[in-house]
Amino acid sequence: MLTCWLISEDGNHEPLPLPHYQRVTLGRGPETTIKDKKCSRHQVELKADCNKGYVKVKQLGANPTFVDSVEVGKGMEVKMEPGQQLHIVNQLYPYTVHFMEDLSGEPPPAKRPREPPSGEVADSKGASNVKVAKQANHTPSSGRESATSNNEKPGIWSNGLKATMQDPKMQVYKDDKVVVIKDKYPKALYHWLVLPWESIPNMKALRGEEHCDLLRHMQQVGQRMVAQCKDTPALRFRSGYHAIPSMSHIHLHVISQDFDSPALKNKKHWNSFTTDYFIDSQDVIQMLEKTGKVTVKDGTSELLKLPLRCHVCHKELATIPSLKEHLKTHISV
DNA sequence: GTTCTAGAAC
DNA sequence: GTTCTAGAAC
Repeated sequence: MLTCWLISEDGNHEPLPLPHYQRVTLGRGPETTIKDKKCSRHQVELKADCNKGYVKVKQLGANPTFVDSVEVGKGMEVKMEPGQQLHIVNQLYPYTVHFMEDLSGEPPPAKRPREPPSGEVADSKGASNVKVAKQANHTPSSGRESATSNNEKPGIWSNGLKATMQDPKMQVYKDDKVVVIKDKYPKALYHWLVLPWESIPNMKALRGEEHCDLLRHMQQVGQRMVAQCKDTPALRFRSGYHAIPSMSHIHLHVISQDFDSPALKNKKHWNSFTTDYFIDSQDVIQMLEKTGKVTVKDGTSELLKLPLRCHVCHKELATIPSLKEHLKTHISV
């Protein structure tokens, strides 16, 4: 898939990544270097569609944002394609969008307003664009000041999924709306995560029909992962959400019910998949359909402290090792 | 989310 | 003595 970059035509700063389907809010602030009071801190919201090759521009601020000569209008959205020019506010701060093959996560060259004084340390290799073999987790959004408005600091562990889902090496399926990755610490023989490209922090942020469709699609993609699994005939699967997830960015767990995994180590792990802490995808969708939102019952976090109980026969076991021994008795060969 | 480890449980 | 958990730190 292509990567989208927002380029300052004034050369005021390095190109900013616009990750596929993620809403990026920009305005007056350090990312743009705009200090103009006419520009709101949340002046525009940009959402790139890297498959269709355009960016939707929504004007959030009161003063006008333009795509070419078209005024967007507060609360309104206008499609912007490569070649068109975005003026963040009035006729100022021109930007263009570029879609390019994601080679190494490096941004395209920034526009230079003028040549730097002299004695610039030139690339000794001249024109040849040598790509140093860098290691894995360099994604478009990492290592650089994020342009997003929320607390999406890449360094924080709870934001790890945001980086992992962007890494092509981790992706086992992707389409317009979602990406599937293998859980980094699988708690069973098969353990996938289905994540929407759109940044939805958690279930509390789910609203209405748009998200309903998205969740139905996520479940469908999960079912497809199960269907293509060679061990599906022998295994049972569940797909659902943790009531109170540790990792930010909403994710659907699709997990086989063998729970045969060295990464399953403690009571919290066990209870998060075998008590009502784990909410079936269909139940979440149903709640969203009926009430327009998703709520979690009080006391749900206490479920993680319940005694260890076999999810098949409900026998109580004292320790994790004894539980693991017990689970072997349920393996059907 | 994981890792590390003190000290409880055995 | 060893096994295992649970809480702090990241």
